[in-house]
Amino acid sequence: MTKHLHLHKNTKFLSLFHTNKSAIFTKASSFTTSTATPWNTHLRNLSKHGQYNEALILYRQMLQSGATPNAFTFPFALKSSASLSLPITGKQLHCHVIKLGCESEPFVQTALITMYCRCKLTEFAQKVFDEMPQRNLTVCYNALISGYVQNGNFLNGFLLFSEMRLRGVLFNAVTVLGLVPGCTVPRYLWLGMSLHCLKVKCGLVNDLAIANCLLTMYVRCASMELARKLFDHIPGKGLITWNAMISGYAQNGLAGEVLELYHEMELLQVNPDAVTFVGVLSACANLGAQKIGFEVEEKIRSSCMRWNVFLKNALINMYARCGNLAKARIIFDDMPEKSLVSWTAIIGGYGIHGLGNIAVELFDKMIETGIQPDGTVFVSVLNACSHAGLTERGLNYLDLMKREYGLKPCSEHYSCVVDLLGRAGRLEEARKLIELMEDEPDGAVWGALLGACKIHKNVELAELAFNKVVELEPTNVGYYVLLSNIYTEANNSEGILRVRLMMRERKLKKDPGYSYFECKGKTYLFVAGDRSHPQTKEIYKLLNRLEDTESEYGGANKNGQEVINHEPPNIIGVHSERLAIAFALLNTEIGADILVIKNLRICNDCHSFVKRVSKIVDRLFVVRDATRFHHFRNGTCSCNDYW
DNA sequence: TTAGGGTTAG
Repeated sequence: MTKHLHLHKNTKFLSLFHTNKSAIFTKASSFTTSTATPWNTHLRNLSKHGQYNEALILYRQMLQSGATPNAFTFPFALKSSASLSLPITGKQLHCHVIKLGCESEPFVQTALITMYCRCKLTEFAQKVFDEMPQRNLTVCYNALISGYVQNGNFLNGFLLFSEMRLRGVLFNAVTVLGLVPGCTVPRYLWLGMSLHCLKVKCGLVNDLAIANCLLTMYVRCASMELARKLFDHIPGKGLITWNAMISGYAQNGLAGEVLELYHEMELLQVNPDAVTFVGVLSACANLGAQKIGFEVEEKIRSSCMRWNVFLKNALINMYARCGNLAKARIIFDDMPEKSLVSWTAIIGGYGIHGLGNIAVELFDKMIETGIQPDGTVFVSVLNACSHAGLTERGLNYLDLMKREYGLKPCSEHYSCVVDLLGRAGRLEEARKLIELMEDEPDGAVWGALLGACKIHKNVELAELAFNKVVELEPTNVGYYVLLSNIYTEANNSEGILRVRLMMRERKLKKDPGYSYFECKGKTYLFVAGDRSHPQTKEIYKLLNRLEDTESEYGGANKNGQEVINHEPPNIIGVHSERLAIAFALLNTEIGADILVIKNLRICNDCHSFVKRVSKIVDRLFVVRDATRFHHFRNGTCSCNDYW
């Protein structure tokens, strides 16, 4: 790319843009004058208002009219080509700069450095920088430092910062702002923290932009406690500060904290914007809190806020994850321009709720419309295939992903495919697939195989998968429980004891599983064997009927007799999902639109229970696993009014 | 008249 960009000092002015086929010359202007000043004023106004195409058109007209650009002209023109990322135009502007002898003007030099960096040509930017007679300007260092960082070369940026300090060149808030985004990966967090200290030492404490930037750094490094500590100490928080914290919580799965902070924002009468709502909707999606999500939607509508694609995608995701696929679909279908994320959200929504056929149909339609898939949408579609038992289809997608789109499957893809093969009973193929993985398989991959071994009662392979998975995730209790259950089914008491001993040695204790059902704006939470709900008697009575009779909801047992025993035989072991389902059945109107939503983590027994119930009741309801939402754990078991 | 920076979705 850089080869044809060599400078030609003899470049004629009017050759500018001749090789550039962009549509920047479509507009004509009647503006003509032979002195540079009025052109510069006009250029400044266009550049200030972000009308970069127009600014470049004007620059060309300036040349055509015979006016000679000067040192004041170039920063505007260069900024325009930088903002539009037009390297050829930028390079030609550089030729003009040299031809007119403006290359030693610091303003022009800095604009050139910025232009090259924005066009991803840092080597050219460095060249401009190196050729500067005096490298003592803070702004030039700032431009190149942030250029390196923006182009992913954080170390060069930091080296330049060290050089700057060694040479005694003063740095300022913008220098720090240029560097901090490079520390958003955990391995550089310590450098970011040293910048945080530097900021305090150098009296940049009140610079809100730096604080926001540092906050984002902690968030991206998943250091949420440090992020919150900083957030609490920022005196005049701006909307960006609130948004950074809210989206930070959302990205790190702390949905409860998102809603708390949003609530606090409302109390303090800080006006949210689209970015805030995207974070809040994402939290609602994680919690399955459809009611709050709906309220947010209403608020957006009543605030006359302009809907952007981010907001729509967040809304689709929220409704889809909460099980309201009809609403998610209406919003999706209504979008004039759907992004890859819109497709991923709706495909993922159908996939996790067991409607794999619709998910793959949509995926194929997406490909037809010419949208280039990425790794994430493949995770959604593979996941959909595994939950709908579309084994061959899923395997084809894995192949398509590699062959047609050149995407390298990662561990997430492999765990979907292992799950896919596993559910189909093709355990040996699943094991071979893991062996063929280019990268080291992670816990999720071996965990998927272990799960499959549970379904197909393969103790030997389960032991292999378990040994691998506990090596990678020694504190994940779920895997120990899974193996213990496999041993239980195989009547292997020695195995059970071994697992229990291992858990005791490692001081691991299983957290109770929770399920919840949202009804009339309230969330009702259940743990296994829960008896604290006021309707416990009715719930168990109904459960007993459902377990005993596979024929009809609320009917009699196989012999046509009313079931007298209202207590299921294994009360302690009644899974939370079943309790939530029975509660849902008792508390929703017959005839309402009700559908069974199968949760990802629902156990195999409950899965068949749900299937059985769905055949009987022909209604729609949503029962979700709340185990991961620690927000719920603080409360007692049932009748939690969430908000 | 002119140069360098912060938050968003699957």
